Amino acid sequence: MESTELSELLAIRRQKLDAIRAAGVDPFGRGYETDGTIAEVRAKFSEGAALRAAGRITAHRDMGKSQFLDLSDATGRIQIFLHAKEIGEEAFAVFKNLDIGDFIGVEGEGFVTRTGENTIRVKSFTVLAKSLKPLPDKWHGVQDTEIKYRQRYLDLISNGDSREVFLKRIRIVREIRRFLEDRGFIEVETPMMQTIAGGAAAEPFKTHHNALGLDLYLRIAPELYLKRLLVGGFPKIFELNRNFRNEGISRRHNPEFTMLEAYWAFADFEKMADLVEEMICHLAETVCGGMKIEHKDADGNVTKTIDLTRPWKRARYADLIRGVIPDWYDLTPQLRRQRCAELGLDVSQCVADYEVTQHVFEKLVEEKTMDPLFVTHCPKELVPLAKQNAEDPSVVDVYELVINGQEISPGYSELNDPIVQRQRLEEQSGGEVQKLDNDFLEALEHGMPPAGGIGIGIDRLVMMLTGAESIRDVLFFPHMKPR
RNA sequence: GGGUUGGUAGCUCAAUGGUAGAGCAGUGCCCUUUUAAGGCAUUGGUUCUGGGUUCGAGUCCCAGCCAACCCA
Repeated sequence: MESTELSELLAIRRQKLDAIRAAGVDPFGRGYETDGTIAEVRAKFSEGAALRAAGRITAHRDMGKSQFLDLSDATGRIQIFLHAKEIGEEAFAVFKNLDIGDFIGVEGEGFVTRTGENTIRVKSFTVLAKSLKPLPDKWHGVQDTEIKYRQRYLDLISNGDSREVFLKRIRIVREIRRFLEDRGFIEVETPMMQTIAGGAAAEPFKTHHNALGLDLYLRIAPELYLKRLLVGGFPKIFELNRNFRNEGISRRHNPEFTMLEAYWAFADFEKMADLVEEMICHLAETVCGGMKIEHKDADGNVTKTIDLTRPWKRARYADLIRGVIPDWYDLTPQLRRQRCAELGLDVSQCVADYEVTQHVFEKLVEEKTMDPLFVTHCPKELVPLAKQNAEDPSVVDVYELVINGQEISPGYSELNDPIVQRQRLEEQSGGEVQKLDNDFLEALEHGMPPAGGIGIGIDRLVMMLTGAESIRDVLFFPHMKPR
């Protein structure tokens, strides 16, 4: 939909582009030697030091003969000073055709302005990229959520808060890898295209391999392949990458999302809970600067504070249910549904009895739990891949970690009995034999060590640690309907 | 899938059914240390799309598209 007539704003930028070319300057430059990122240049700054920097012009303060500009990248901004006497009349004429948004490289020397700001006095500059479209409002940045999500680069250029969230996400992911590697876990990669989408209960995306004439699924979880690696003798492994689920999009759901799964041979769910507790506290310490995480609204008012101070609470699923409805387990299934209706809980979608209980759990426990809580001894129907409890076979040896009203991480004592595992998977698949991963079951028959396993939804973890209210705010490019 | 709210200049936002406006950005002029620079002047609109009601629609009604929030 390129209109033949450019708006005045765009036409002027094209004219400047032509003017730069007419002056014999390439408006789209090539490589440029710098003293590093803007942050690195700032670190090297000293008065009189020779400095080279490159970045985008994000502000322009025109004093006539003196020109002050901000040069920025995602690492920071630095002020530069241009004067016709320093760069020559010819270059100054080229400079007149630059705009906010353009990339330039500069060389000069450091000096401190009267107001005390470290600044580069430019001796010469090079045009590196002319921008043909204007940037958003310099003060308000991008407010329109649609632009923020569809044109994330504009959000990143103009909104410092957004940039900070993504930099935090990057540090969190790096620290998770460092934390696990420091403890002897190794990162592995397993298939994202699978013939059977196993390891979780979710609708998969379907694709097709032409040469093999084979339907494939994008993975909904890496679990069954990671367990094959336990069988193969790797005792401490993790995978931190994308999963895909063909389900609704919401504040908490994106069709592709990042998941950490880690397996530790000869450990159990309690040991995994310790590991996760230690890891998330390590992240809060190193990335957020403390155990109290404040969530704020648009005006900057604190809406809630999540306290990650150890030790974290641990409680049994059934005890938590009794905590909100004391006589729950004395009621008949019919009376339970009736009680739900009285409490305003809609359980009409729930078929099985355990689903009714789970609905109560989600609404009355999970959504109201802000500080960390390990929920243990969950009903076995909810978790087909975990070991049954030795004393009570109706529950499994798992934890579900709830923080910020959301399930952040499940951890299991993994089921390693191939016969029981086959039964559970058969029950889960509801008799659809083709959905049964026989290759995985065969691997188990060769013997899988008892192991602890965890999963952590990285996007939700980042939301919790950064105070983001929507998953879209922690994904560079959340899924949107095409315009 | 259902409900609510929204979509106006490049951006941020105004505008009882009665001449579509401001700030920033842009353009021109002034200014040799500014930093949301300042001063003076000024350009810029298919009001998301398509219908309808009306003497008259950015505004009311219907349908659609996109988004945000809530519910399922």
